[in-house]
Amino acid sequence: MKVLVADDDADLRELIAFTLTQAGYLVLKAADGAAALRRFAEDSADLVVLDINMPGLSGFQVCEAIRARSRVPVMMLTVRGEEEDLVHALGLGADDYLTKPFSPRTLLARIKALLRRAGMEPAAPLAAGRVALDLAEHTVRIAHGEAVQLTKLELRLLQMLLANAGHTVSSDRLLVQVWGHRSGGDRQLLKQLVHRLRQKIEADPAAPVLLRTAAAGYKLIVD
Amino acid sequence: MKVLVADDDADLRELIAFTLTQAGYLVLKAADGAAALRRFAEDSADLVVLDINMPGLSGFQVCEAIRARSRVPVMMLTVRGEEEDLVHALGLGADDYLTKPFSPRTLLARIKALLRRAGMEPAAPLAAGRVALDLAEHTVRIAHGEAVQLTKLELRLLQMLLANAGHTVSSDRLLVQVWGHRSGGDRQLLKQLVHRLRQKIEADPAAPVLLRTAAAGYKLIVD
DNA sequence: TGCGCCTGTAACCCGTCTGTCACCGCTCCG
DNA sequence: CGGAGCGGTGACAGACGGGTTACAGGCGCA
Repeated sequence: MKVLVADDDADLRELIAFTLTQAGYLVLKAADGAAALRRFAEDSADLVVLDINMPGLSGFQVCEAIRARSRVPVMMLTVRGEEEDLVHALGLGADDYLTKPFSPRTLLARIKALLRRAGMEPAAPLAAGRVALDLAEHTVRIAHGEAVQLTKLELRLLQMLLANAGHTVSSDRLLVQVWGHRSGGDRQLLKQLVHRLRQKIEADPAAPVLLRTAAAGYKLIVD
Repeated sequence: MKVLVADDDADLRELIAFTLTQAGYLVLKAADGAAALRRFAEDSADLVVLDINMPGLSGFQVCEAIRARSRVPVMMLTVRGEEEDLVHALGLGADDYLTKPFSPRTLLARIKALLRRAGMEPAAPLAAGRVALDLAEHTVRIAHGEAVQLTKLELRLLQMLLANAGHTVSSDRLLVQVWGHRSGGDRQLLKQLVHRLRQKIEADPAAPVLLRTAAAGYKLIVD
């Protein structure tokens, strides 16, 4: 779970990074807006924390640029008393905000809430019904069977489906979550990945039971 | 495993000391900052717990003084609502913090996590299965075989893997722990170091049995 | 100063993973 | 009927990452 933290205040940036690292997130840091965009283009991220006041590109501009390419959750940081900023930020597509000063505890709670809404909270169960994921080992175990080795993308896809076990996840959302692609276009990638994953986890890949095709997406059946 | 506890609140100090003693740690106590520094100079310690609010020398000053001489893990104690202090504390090199009030259980968990990160958690002994490390001599002994001389980096890598024996440790984490690198970066270093270590500890370095490649990292097999 | 060893860097091999294409079968609908 | 659209399948080439060899700079030490 990667979180990009952009803030020009080094102390605050390190505090946020520390808090998130402790909580088990992988943290990418950026000291200004331009660096944040570069970092996001290179590595993407599952969530972005943006200070509004940054030299060069402001948090607003960064948020706008990111939104043009991705639906990744964005949390803005603002100083108290400038609530007009929030209207602006939320209008640009930010998902949540915090007013400084805030406690690490609060930050963490809000970030978890955001990720949960996006369906990728790590605390989301790594097992449901007969399917149990092991993120560290990159394996999945079906109904006490043998552990099956998964690739990076297969793991990510299965994690997303598992986080929404029993419910259909749209192809668009899967594309965004697994590849970070903007919506539309690359259905073929998803088709292939589903196919490969089925080869590994389905008893009869031609008649899928676990990973079912649903209207406009896929869903994981866990009973 | 020695822990230095510095807090001017006698009740809290004794509670912490009691908790740690029960858990098997040797506890050194100090009632103020100056005493903490004296104690640390005399006896050193494997971990330091510092209250921020202390008469005379504050926790900040003690932390700074200790950091000037040692990389020992430092945990700061602060009261809720004054989290800005943490920015300062972490900036001075503290490794973790707790906001009062906290439960003994939490304290213990965090202290163990700190020691594990530093690679000296007693629950992660210097020997597991067939692998026994000697930190003082910079050697490792495999299954009662000959002691093998290790370099500084090899020792550090093996120590980290041993502390997580049987479980995959991600490349990112190893890079941070062995080199102190920040995020991502140089896989080549790790590749090389693993290769060199295998030459020393594996019967057949081309077919590693102990130091196995796992998804996104490495793991030590100890049976 | 010259000689080791340790560490970092580059270049190459090779197996796996991933993106892409071509084609199949099915359904929907004019 | 026939074509368009969609999902599933097989094949394949390039990208990627780990393993390996080779070599150069750094550092301690005689």
